[in-house]
Amino acid sequence: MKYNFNAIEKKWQKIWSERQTFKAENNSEKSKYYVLDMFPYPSGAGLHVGHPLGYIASDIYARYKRHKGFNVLHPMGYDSFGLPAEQYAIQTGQHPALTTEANIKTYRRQLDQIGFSFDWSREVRTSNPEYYKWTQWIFIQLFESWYNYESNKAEHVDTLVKVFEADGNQNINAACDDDTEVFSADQWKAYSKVEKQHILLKYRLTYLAETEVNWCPALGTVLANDEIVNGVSERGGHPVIRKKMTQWSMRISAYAERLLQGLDTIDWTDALKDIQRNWIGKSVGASVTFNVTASEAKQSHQIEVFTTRPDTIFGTSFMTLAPEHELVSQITTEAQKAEVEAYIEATAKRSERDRMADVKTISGVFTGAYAEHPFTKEPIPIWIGDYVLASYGTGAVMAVPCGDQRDYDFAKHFDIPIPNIFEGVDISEEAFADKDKTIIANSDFINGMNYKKATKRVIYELEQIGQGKGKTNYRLRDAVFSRQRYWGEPFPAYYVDGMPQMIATEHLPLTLPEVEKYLPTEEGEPPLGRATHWAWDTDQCAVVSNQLIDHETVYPLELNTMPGWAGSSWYFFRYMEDAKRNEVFASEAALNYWDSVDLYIGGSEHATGHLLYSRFWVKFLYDRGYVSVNEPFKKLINQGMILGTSAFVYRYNWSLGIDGAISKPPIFISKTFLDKIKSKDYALSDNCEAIDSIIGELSSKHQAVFMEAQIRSFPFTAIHADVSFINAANELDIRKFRDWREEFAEAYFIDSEGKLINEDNGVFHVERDVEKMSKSKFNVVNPDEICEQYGADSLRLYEMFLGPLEQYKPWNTAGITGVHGFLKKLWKLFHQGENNTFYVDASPLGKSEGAESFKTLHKTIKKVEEDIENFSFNTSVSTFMIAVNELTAQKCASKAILEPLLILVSPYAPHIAEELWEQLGHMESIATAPFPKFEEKHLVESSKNYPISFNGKMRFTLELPLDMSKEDIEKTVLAYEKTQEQLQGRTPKKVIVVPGKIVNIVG
RNA sequence: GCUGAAGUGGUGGAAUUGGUAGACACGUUGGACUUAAAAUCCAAUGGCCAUUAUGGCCGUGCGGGUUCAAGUCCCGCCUUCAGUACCA
Repeated sequence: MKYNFNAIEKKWQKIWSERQTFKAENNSEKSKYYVLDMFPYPSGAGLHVGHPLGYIASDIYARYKRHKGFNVLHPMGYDSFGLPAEQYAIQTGQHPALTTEANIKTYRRQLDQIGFSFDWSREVRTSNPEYYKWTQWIFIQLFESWYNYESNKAEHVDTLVKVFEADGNQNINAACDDDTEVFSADQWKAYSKVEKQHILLKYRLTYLAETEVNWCPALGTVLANDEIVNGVSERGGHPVIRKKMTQWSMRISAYAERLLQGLDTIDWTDALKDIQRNWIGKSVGASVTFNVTASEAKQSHQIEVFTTRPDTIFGTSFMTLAPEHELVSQITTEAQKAEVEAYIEATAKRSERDRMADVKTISGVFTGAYAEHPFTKEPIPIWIGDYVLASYGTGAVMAVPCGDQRDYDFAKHFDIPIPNIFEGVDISEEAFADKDKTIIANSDFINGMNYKKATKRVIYELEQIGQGKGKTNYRLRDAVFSRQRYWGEPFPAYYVDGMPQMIATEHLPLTLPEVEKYLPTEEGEPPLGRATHWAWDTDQCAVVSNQLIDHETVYPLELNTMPGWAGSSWYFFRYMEDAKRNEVFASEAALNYWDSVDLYIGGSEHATGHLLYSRFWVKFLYDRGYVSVNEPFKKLINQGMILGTSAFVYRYNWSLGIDGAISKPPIFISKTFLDKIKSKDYALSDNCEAIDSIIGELSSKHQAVFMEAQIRSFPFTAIHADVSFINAANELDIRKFRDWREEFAEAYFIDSEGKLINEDNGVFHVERDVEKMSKSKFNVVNPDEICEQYGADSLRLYEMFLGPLEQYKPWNTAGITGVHGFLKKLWKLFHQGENNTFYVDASPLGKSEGAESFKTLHKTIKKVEEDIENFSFNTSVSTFMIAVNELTAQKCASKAILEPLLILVSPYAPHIAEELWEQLGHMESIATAPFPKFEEKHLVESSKNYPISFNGKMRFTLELPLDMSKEDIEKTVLAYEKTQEQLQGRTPKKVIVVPGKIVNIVG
């Protein structure tokens, strides 16, 4: 019988599906274990071999846990709202729901063929109304909550209103907008309904506010900070500008401290925790209030700054405000007005990207105003400068040039004094910022103190004069939550007198209406502004034409939709529910039973997005009593990326020429030859036959272009060639390449010798380089083909065999023959003799052979179990290979050995394991067969092949009994002839004997 | 700049608490089988030197150190990758 992997894999995938082998039970005697993958966005490109890496790892762990007797929840679903489907819809008119549905079908087929043990009965899709009903519901709960720093948790706004009624907001310690005014209980009671709502909005955990947002004109939407990478949008790489807009935001900043503290309670890698810690960016210091003195303004002003170095306050020689700071216009003197306004305008024009790219240029303007130093009462000039960010702290700094390099550079540039307040430090060249070595001088009451003492004292003194206090600042900003897009969750909100109101929860879900086009309206409203009919109508009210009609009164609806991370922030709870109840997002029993995710595997690119937002929502749901866990993911592993090996060809860059209008045949040049001519030991004009002949063939106009450009430089640029045109020797299939794109049909190819070649004569070598696997780089490898050619088990094994799970590693399909060969050898262990008939002996083996085989088995059990527990899957694949090689050499055919071996292999290569398991006579799936127990007795050795080293260098080995005493080992080794040979008559100074390990002779 | 991770053969990568560096594969070379190819099997494979064989020297990014013994520990660098970017 042959190892027919295609048939075997199909057979078992069908059986698993029919028998629901991997369905998790919500009521079970067994202990629970929850293994989760980050659910995919179903893109049109389908899966490439990089995608399943994490899924394979989690699947191995899930299967292992089943063998270990756990009731395992291992679900899968789709993050099915998102930009690409909508961009596609804009281009083609195809409804995103249809494209998404089609993409999901492809994903499902591709996932199924790899043989994952998912419980598909629990599948979720974030774009399904019965799912996003609960996303909307959570949004409403957030809207109806505020954060109480006193109890340190979120509470219903009713409790806030009670406080306002009793005491106003003067003594409350709550998370709120910076510009919240102070009022008394009487004032509160006097406010109108709308005014009250306006104030409450400043406290809600999701709120509407005019803020500076990242606007992406190309996508026509705002983006959150984590959706911007290097100043451009994460999706599509479009430029992003700052813009003031009224948007929904999430008050995640209220949770900054708890998100930070919570990291200590979870088992994530330090690398990932550090990314989140940096993103939260806690800094401890003080807020200090400076009074503006010499201003021409009639009313008096105060400038609040945040500093982490209150101890350096006596070194303040100027202040700097962000150009956008609200006080700038009020304090600027007449004389400076023109200059200041010009500067503000110039700064506003610069894009975020320019400002980022250009850190070195120092710019700023003096406002003409002065502030008074809180202690010395000296006047301090107030400047504006774009090195101060409006969005961090208070948008203003007290500049201490001797202690901060940026202030130092600014002071030097504008000739502002740099007073030295450090003892024994030279600041003539640069600022001194080392806290630990700081001794304060020239600073009145803190002279001679260190950083810690001085800081404490300054804060105390500031409090005494009412001009400051200790303060902690976080870099974490509130997250913008609205998107001006179609394909997302509609907000369950409408407006009354301009104030947002939530739709009653019994009317949820508010389903996404149909629109004609997926573009903004002519009035600039989001696409939902085009909707004429919304799906639900009830007795009390109806939604028609962008409006909610309630008892004859008409109210406008919210037309933005939620961002991609809304649905992914809580999906792990929905999986817990086996019955998909409509009345709860997950039943209490399910939530209590499954608790939280025990193992979460996914990419580290979600560190500051999904992984932070999920933690935030879970903490919120916990505060409000909807879930009983504080953190969603107990243990998290980031799988590394599988990289593709791209192929590059170098194309002559015609666009550098003078004429772009005429079509010109592309010229491709071998990298070797290009390097040759670049290195100048090859004079192009003299020797290059190929280029001469190309020029000969070109029209005179083209000739001129080519020659002209040559003179300037060698304008060849690397472009990607599809890796399917490249053979193992890195040679390009020229014919396929020409057929690939119309513009390449007439292309010229110059080989490494500088000769002109075509598909019939000569070879053209491509350059190869490893980069991210992506369709746009033409380096993707499709798992379908791998499964077809080698089988899913080979794919699974090979992905694991490539290297440590968390590491980035290049894909090379050629290597898969190694693991495929292993599976064939495993098959052969069961099918022996001339006809490869199934042959496993149930009777005991001969004595010596049996002992050897038991040793092989048990050393494999030990290693594989340790490996899985440590997520070191690559080393267990090696271990399997060693085991099968050994058992083959031992001619092992014993059921007592081979049966447990199958269970070990089963998590990795489940199809072949099931098939052989069945052939051994089992009627039940191998999936829940108990994991073999390791028994030390099989590994007990009586002797050890000792490495004998001289001065630390191993020279030979010597077999000695393990129970031999130290002294006897020394004696035996010294008496050994090879030892004497090595010593050549010298007497060893010292002999180190480590029993069971090594002997080292020092001489 | 700051934070984190990592540097081992031609390649992917192994190596318990410091104890035989290069497991297991890929690739390459040679051989067997075959009309041939594929498949399969066998052998060799870190570098250098020497050889009939035995053998010797050098080797885990670089420079130091600790130790009987260092890929592993300590100090100082270099390089690559990732995150962050005027965070006061």
